[in-house]
Amino acid sequence: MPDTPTQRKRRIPQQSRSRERVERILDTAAHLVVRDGVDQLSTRHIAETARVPVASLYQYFADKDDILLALVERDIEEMDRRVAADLGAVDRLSVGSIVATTMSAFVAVYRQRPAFVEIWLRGRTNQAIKVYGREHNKRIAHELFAFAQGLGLVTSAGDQQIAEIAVEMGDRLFQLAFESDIDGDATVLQEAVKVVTTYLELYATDAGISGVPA
Amino acid sequence: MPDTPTQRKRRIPQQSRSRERVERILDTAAHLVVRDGVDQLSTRHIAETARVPVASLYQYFADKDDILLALVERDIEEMDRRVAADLGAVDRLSVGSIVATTMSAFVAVYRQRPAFVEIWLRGRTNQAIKVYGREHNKRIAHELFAFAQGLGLVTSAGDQQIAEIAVEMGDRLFQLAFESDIDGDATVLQEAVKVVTTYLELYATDAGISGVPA
Amino acid sequence: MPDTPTQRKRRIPQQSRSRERVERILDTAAHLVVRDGVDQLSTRHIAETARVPVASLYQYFADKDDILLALVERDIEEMDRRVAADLGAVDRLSVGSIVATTMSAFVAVYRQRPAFVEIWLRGRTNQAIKVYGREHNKRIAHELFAFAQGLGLVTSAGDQQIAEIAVEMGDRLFQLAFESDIDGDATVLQEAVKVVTTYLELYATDAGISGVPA
Amino acid sequence: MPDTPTQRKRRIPQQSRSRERVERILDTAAHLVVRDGVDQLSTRHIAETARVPVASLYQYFADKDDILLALVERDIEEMDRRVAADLGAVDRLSVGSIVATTMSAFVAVYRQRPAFVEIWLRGRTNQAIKVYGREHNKRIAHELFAFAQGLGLVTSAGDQQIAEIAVEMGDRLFQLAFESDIDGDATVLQEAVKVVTTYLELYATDAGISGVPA
DNA sequence: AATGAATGAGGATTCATTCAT
DNA sequence: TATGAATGAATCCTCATTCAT
Repeated sequence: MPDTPTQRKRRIPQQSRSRERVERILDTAAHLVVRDGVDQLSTRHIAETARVPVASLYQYFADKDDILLALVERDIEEMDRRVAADLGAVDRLSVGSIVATTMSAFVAVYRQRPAFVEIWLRGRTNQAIKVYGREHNKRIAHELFAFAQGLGLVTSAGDQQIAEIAVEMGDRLFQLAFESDIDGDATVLQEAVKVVTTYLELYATDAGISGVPA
Repeated sequence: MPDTPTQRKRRIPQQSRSRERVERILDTAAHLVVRDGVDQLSTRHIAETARVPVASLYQYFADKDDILLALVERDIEEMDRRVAADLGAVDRLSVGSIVATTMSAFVAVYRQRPAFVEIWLRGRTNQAIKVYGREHNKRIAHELFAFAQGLGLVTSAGDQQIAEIAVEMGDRLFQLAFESDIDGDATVLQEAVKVVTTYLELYATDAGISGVPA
Repeated sequence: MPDTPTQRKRRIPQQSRSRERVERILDTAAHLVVRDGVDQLSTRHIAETARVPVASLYQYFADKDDILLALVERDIEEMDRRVAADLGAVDRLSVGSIVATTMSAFVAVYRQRPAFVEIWLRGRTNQAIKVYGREHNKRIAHELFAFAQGLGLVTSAGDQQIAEIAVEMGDRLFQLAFESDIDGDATVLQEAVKVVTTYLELYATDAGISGVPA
Repeated sequence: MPDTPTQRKRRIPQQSRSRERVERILDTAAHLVVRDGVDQLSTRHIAETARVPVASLYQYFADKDDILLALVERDIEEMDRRVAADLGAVDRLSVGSIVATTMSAFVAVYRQRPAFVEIWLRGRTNQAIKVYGREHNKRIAHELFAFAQGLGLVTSAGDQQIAEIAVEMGDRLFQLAFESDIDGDATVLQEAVKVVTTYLELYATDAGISGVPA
């Protein structure tokens, strides 16, 4: 990994006129990523397809990676919102129900957004995306861990890193499930939930196993 | 998976004189992969660094992928041998001991061969390697499953696909462990064994849990 | 003919600044074609000779063929204009005078443009040029046939394909005449007119033979 | 045409063992030419397909062109034999019957030997073949002209060059006819005979028109 | 006579990015 | 802010031929 950590430098467009263009660029990029894969994505392709001059891309985005990143951010936010919402609707909170709910929220978003699957699960080649992904996984882990701990579901043996491993594990299993099936291989998804649950229950209190009312 | 399965067509050099050159090319490629990553590997880089004309690369290898593949094959074979040897030395065979032994054999080889880590765990961007990797994982899964089943360690609920998922899971967890630590993050590795074991024990007989004499 | 018909995709430069460069590129290409033949023409040669980066060629032309095609188009247009003009100046229109006028218009342009001879008559190896040539021949045939038919010079036995054959025949005879003589072998040219005329008169009405006032 | 006229330097194999190999090489080359076209023919392809080391090709042939030439020579000889035979079988010799007989002998051979069509009619790119072709056409013209003149079929206006033009004309029309139809476009072939005959009859005596007993 | 090995030269095309306007 | 134009650097791969053995 010879690259120095990418320093973000995106110029955020202020004008409302540009907003439309930015959206069109992102939509186009998403479309192309789904059609051709991340590796085939090029600035020229995006520009031509979006009917925007190549040079203009650099008005709105620092570089090519930045476009991918913007794309990912859109979907990540949606995913986080959905997880929060779905967890809020759970009756009985246990390690099992938290895992199941969270993971199925992820799956729902993946199924809804093929471009996200392509970039996030299949094409995480890009350094910037990789870093972003790692950070996001950490944040998710942190939040869920704090949440579960607050409810007394976790034993003293459980710690932050266990949570991170669980999240990363889920992430990798999603990659596996969606690798060649755009809706995610059903068996793999099912087993994924099982394995993450079984693993985390090693660090669960009795309450963590049986659950507490929400 | 739109690509037709790559048909191998490597021309294997017979003469001992060329053997040296082939080795030099492979060593160079390994070096470059470690230094710059798989994606940065180019025929030109290899040729220049190995002080060999680009055209000569094509004497020994069908194409660029073939070089990577050759690199991987060297190490995969070593890994498979090591797994077989280590399993042969186990006293008491259980799902747990099989998993632990196999995984630590993998880790031992990874630690010994940084280029392999780079290509196999970090650089599985390359289509050819991906395909090769998937096939290898399947083969490993098949063999270990047959082995465990033969010993009566597996219940009727366990099947081939469960084994494949477990292997893929281990594979992904190795990717995670070695992602930013060339020796593999210790905690992650430890938890990886735990999680795979815990998962597979869901499909283990009593003998699978307690073990049988080798 | 396994190739799908080439879809043109030339990017036409708008600015006057680039006009000069495009002209220089085309002139260079013409020069090289005359000096080395069509088969020896390479993007690198053109770029180096025109002192233009190779990448810039692709600003103005879709690919190598496109350069050749552009070269040819310049001259084809000139040729077509000349044919029209010369035919317009003929007093008495007969199969013979139409053939003679048309063919000598062609010859005049060939003599003026050695690069055209090289590409069009000698270098019709190139698939793109071949296709373009065939289409042009068809168009010429179609127009001249309609013209002659409108004047009542053609019997009912004459049809489109006869005209096409005649044009192709003339074309091949030009190839022959200019094969090793940049001005066209005089005897061959003379006989070419004779042979095409004699052939077409097989399908001529009396008026076609004796002619009608223009 | 920058190349200096190719100096022949073929090494003719003496051993009978080599004969077989030479034949196999030629047959392979013919096969490949038909399948892929002249431009795609490469020494490596030939060698691999014929299961002969590339270097060995240079035992039997001076260079790549030489292979093509050898291929052509085989078929040219056959063609010449056939023309002679067919002309010998004609009852009444006239310009018309000579042209018709000769041309249909050519067509018969072309139809029998697709590789010949590919090289000779479609792929006459190669300088060596071009030169060889021109010489062959001249020889044919010379022989047929002498033949017809000896029979008193030709007026004093007819000369050697007329004959050459007629042959070349026929040659080009064959190219046209076989360009996209491996059996030769029927109409074009028919018209080709007509046009060559009509042309040559311009230089025929009365006997040349009506014919003389063989 | 036969050949495994080696290679210099060249092929077309793509790409992300910059900059003068 | 917007963009047409420009480009250095790079990509993988093929080919005809030679030569030491």
